Amino acid sequence: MNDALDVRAALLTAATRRFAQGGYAGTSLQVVADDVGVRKASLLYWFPSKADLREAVIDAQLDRWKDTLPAALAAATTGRDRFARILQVALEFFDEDPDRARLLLRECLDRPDAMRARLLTRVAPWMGLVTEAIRQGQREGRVRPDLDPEAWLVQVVVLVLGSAALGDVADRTVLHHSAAQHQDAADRRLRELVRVARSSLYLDDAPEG
Amino acid sequence: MNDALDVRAALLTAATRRFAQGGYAGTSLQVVADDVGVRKASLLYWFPSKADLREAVIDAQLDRWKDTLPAALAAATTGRDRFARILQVALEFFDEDPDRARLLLRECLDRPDAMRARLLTRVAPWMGLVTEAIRQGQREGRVRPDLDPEAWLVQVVVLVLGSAALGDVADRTVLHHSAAQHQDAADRRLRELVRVARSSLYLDDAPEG
DNA sequence: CCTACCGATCGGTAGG
DNA sequence: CCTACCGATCGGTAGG
Repeated sequence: MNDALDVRAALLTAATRRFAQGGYAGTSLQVVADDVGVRKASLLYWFPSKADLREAVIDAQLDRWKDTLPAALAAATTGRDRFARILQVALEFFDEDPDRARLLLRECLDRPDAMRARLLTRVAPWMGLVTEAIRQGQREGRVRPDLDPEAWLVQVVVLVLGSAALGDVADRTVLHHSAAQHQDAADRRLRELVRVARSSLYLDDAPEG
Repeated sequence: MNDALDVRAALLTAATRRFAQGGYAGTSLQVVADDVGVRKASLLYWFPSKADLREAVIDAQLDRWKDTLPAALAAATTGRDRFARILQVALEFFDEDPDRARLLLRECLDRPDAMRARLLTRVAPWMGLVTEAIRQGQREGRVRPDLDPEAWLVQVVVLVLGSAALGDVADRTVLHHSAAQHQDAADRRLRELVRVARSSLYLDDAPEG
C-alpha cells in the first residue's frame, strides 16, 4: 500500500519537472508515465485527466510555500532582519530548484486568470503583512517615503521569480565563461538582486547583519 | 503580388500573438491559418515547417529591437538622460504590446540554448556599451560603487521583461480593483519599476529631467 | 495558394 | 495498476 502512494508521488515529481522544462502543452502524458515506468493508463488512474495532473502539480508547489514562508517570518523579529530573512528564504527556495520558478512563470503565462485566483486566496494574505511592515518602516523613516509598497513587492517577486527562471540563460550570456565560472556568475546575480532590493527599499545603505 | 506578402505578414502577426499567449507547443498551425483565413497547407508554403515559423517570429521581434534601441541611444547624449531614455523606450516597447515580452520569456523557457545563442550575437554588443557607461559613472562618483554592472543590467532586463509579461496578473492581484482602476495599477507598477532601477543605480536620488 | 491525404501521436475510455 | 482500443488532431506531403 506504500508502493502505490510512491507511484503517485513519483508521477507528481516527474510531471513537475516536465511541465517546468517543456511546458504543459509541450509535455505528453506518455513521457511522464515513461519517466516513472508505468503505463499511461495508470497515470490516468491516479490523475483522471491531464488538467487534474496540472492542478495537483501547481498546488503541491504552492503548498511548499505555505510551509516555508511562515517559518521564515516566525524566525525573525526585527523589521530589517525579517526583510533579509524572507528574501534569503525565497532566493534559496527557487535557486535550490529553478524548475519551481519556471513552473510558476509558465502557469502565469498559460492561465493568468487561474493563477490570479490562486494568488488571491493563497498569497494575498501574507502580502498584506509585508506591505504593512513596509509602511511602518516609512513612518519610522527607515524606508524610502516615495516607495509604493504594493508595487515594490510586485517588482521584487518578479525579480526573484524571473531571476531564478532565466538565471541560467543570463549567467552564461553576460559573461560567456567556462563551466567552472558558472557558480561565480550565479553568485554575482544573486548578490546584485539582494543589493537592488535593499537599496531601493531603505533610505540609508547599512549592510544587513 | 502585394497581397501575397500581406498574407505572409498576416501569418507572422497571428503566429506572434498565438505563440505569445498559448506558447509554441500549445499553438497548432491550424489556428494560425484560421486566424488569417487561409488553409494550413498555405501556411506551410510560406513557412516550410512549424520550426521555421517560430524562427521567423522570434527574429522579427529581435529585429524591431535592433531599430528601436540605437535610435534611443543616439537621441540622448548625457549619461543620466541616456539611462532614462533607454529605460523609457524599453518600457514603452513592451508595454505597447506585452505579447512581445511573453514571447521572449517563453522562448527563454522553451529553448534556453537557442535564445542564448541569439542574445550573444544580437544583444551582447550594445550590452557592453551600457556596462561601460555604468563603469564610467562609477569612476565619476555618480553610480553606486558596490554595483555589479553586468549583474545589475541582467536584473533590470529581467524586471522589464517580467513586469510586462506578468503585469496584467500582478495589476489585478495586488489590488483587486475595477477595470477603471486597471490603468492606475499599471502606472503604479511602471513608476515603481523606474524608481527601483534608478535608486539602485545612483548614489543620490535627484529626479530625472 | 488550394484539395486531398497520411502516419504518428494526442488525451482519454472500457474492462478487467 | 494493466491490455487493448478509439476518435481527434497533430505537423507535414503530393500534386496541381
